[in-house]
Amino acid sequence: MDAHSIKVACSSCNLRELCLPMGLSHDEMNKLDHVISTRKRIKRGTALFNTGDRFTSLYAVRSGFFKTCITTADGRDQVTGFQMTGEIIGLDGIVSDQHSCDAIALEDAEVCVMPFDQLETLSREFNTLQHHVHKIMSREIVRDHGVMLLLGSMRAEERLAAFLLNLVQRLHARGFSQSELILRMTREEIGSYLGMKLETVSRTFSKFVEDGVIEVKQRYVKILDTEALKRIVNPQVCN
Amino acid sequence: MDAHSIKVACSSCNLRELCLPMGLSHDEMNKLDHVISTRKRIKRGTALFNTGDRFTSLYAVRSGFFKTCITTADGRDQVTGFQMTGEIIGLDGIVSDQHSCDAIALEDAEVCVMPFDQLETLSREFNTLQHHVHKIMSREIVRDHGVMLLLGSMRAEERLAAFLLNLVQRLHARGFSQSELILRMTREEIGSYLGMKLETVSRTFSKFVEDGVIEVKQRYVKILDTEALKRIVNPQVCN
DNA sequence: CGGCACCTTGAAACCGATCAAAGGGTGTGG
DNA sequence: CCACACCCTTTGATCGGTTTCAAGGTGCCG
Repeated sequence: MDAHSIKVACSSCNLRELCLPMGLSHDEMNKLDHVISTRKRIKRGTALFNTGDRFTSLYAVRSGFFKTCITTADGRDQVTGFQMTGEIIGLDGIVSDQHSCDAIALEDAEVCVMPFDQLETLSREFNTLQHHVHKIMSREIVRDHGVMLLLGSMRAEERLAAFLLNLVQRLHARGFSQSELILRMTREEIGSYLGMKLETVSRTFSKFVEDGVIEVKQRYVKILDTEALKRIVNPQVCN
Repeated sequence: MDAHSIKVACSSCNLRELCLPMGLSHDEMNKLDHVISTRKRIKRGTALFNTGDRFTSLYAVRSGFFKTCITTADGRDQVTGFQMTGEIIGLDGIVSDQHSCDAIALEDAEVCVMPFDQLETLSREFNTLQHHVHKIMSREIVRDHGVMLLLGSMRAEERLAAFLLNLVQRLHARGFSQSELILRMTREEIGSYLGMKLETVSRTFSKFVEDGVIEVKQRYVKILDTEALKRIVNPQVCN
């Protein structure tokens, strides 16, 4: 049991510089360890939670890769985000005590379960933690605004370029390559996130390959010319 | 001075059922009164804050109407939201201690200034307030996801119909008509929010008028057939 | 009353969607 | 271990909705 509790401790987690405990003191982190007492495994293709599920906890991605998506009555759906290691899932549930999206694992995954009432209690004790929770929520809001910009005013090539740059930047922060990545999602899921059809996603990939900007082999993508991608996102930087 | 502090008190504000103090006890509201010690007037067309401004406070709209928008290096911009009475502006600033969007008054407005560090301090004292702040942030996230759905997978008519229904619903919650409204923003601003050009917004309004769904005279809009608008948003509800 | 900002409407161009078909990969069961 | 099935992806051709370009109209404010 003691061994087990060490196993799930933030204080001994190699993600602590990326994840919720970022910036907490030793003391604070030990307290946090008691809040985050359980982990949960989610098999590829299954849900961490579904729309309408009662909200109880936030989840920190320990390993694996998720998408969150909302589905309308008439069957359309929209991927609202992709979450990787160290990122927090479930903030949507706070407002109405139930989740307003589905969180689906795109590969076998493990999350740390953080009962939200306990997190609130501890937040009242430590202003560092409190402020950190606020920052995480604010970060999500700012990210969403960026996606709105992308969906509202970018063309297909710009969207995909922005998407790739964002992915690779987040992966790089986790110690992976700046230029190579494996996509964990299908063309259709990318399309849903970016507001385009899977055929358009595929065509745009092909276009980038023709232009020598990237290399693609199925889910593997290699960025050959980062600057070119940046220029695609921001066409007239020099005006 | 005492008279003045009463004037800006949440406890005597007629918006307290809509705004931040919603659900707080008398005692808690009195404490909150000390946090929200100032109001600020913003003239039509001017900014409450701009991108890059240092973040210090959240703002509750006391009167008037705002838009928030982000602008890219190459001059494109995206309206990320419209805020009316009782709604909170400034959550974007928490994550990086500076604002990541502009907040512009679309008519002469007044806001209550809530220094965020004081709000955090008080939040640590009252879990009702703490949870309420979390809900406000979560609500913004859920709203943003809805906009992503709209931008990512709806056609022009659906977007505008959803927009009108949303506006009128929020106005109704504030005691205004369920069927009539005055738009505080231009066609271009509507278009920016909905990811379409101002001409398309105008054409879509005209289409709705032709179909007898609404009546439009400049900024004045009267909804003649709410059900029809709902059907436009959700085309095949009966399948 | 004149200027200006905003709005409407038309015609043509274009981008991405749709429809269609065929070509890989991968995983499971024989 | 191989084969088949299924899913994912690519590519082509056509279609359609939105944008773009353009011109004219309306209302408001100084």
